[in-house]
Amino acid sequence: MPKRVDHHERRQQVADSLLRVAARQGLEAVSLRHVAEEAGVTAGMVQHYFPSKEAMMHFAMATASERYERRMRARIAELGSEPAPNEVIRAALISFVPCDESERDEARVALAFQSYASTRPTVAAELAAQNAQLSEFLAAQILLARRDDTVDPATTATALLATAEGLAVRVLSAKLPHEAALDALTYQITLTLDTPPDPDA
Amino acid sequence: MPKRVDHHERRQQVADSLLRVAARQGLEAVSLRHVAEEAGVTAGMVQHYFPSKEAMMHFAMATASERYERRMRARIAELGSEPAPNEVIRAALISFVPCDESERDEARVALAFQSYASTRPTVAAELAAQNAQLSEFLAAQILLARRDDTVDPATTATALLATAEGLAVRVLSAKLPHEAALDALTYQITLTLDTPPDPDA
DNA sequence: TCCTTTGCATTGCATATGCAATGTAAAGAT
DNA sequence: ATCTTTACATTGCATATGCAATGCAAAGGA
Repeated sequence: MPKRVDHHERRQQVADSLLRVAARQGLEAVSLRHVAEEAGVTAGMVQHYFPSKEAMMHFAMATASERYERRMRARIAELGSEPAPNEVIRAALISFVPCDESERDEARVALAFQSYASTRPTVAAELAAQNAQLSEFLAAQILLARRDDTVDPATTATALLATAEGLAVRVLSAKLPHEAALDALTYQITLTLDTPPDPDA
Repeated sequence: MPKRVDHHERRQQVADSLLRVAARQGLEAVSLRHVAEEAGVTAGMVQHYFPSKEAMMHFAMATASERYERRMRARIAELGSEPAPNEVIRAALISFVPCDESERDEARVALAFQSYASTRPTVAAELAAQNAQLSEFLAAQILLARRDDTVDPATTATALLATAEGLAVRVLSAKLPHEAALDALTYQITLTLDTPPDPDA
């Protein structure tokens, strides 16, 4: 046989090319041949590593979200050991907002996959699982940030996550400048975490 | 000639079918023939009313957002004359969250178009225009709701809109129950509009 | 040394796609 | 009555798609 090859690595490379194609021309432009061309290989090679286009899509989606998660973790790690919970929350949420071209690319792909998932229950289930994880993590941090029990951590986490994701969408499709998105996010986080309990009751 | 026909109406019918196909199988499944079949007409007829697929997509998107806007206006109108600004805001934002199957269909399509727009500047420009309108409207209502100038209406409007849209996305692709989405939205609106000024400064 | 396995390339096929071209029948104009 | 316009339908074509089938050379084991 020819030089032994790391299957997983090759699959990653292919998935990479898929993501680049998707970032540029959307998921509809993703075809075996386009992906192969982007990767500088033949369509046959792509077929060798993925039994079907669907499998390739799944793998690429997993790769993308894995990569995103890593970015988020890195940002949180940058805060040093024992960071303040609201700094952690801030770092996590900011990761959603695309602030340069490469982040826009990633976010475009993420958005495309959200839409992709919305008509495919299997895919949606995977996304849901990841989201649940992030949501729980955020809720835990919120609990730490506000030791008073004046807020429901789950609801708050949902709201904050939705805000961050919604801002991302609006940066991409509604031409919202990312600075404005960051302002809005900052505002929302502050409002959520620094509001004194029982304001009017 | 055969019975004179309302062009606009026919185009609407075709667009309708397009939206139904998109709601069920995503935008990638939208083709002249699929749309035609869904509409119960021939592909030639579709071609007769739209010079190209792209034109059809544009028209369908406009139809969808027009329909959505109508729904939102109706909800606001239901509040009676001179409604409280925060009721107006609430009504507008709630319209984003899909709460039944037909609303889920609409929202799926909306999400698909967001993604579609994110790789097509022309389309994005149209979306941006509509969004700007809604954003301004919301900002105005926020100004009414909070006569104190402790919040920046534009930023607040952006944050609230993003939250609503993000919640919609999460209901569709992350299996968030719509009740939870409504809770989070309510929470966020209350927090935004009913927080006393200068809490800690 | 042979022979099998592995990694990839090529070819081909059935099907789908957007769209141009052309046909045709009905309704109105002259 | 004829002629033209309108509203579709049909056909066909170039191209793209997913995928199966097959080829084939290099690396290792026997």
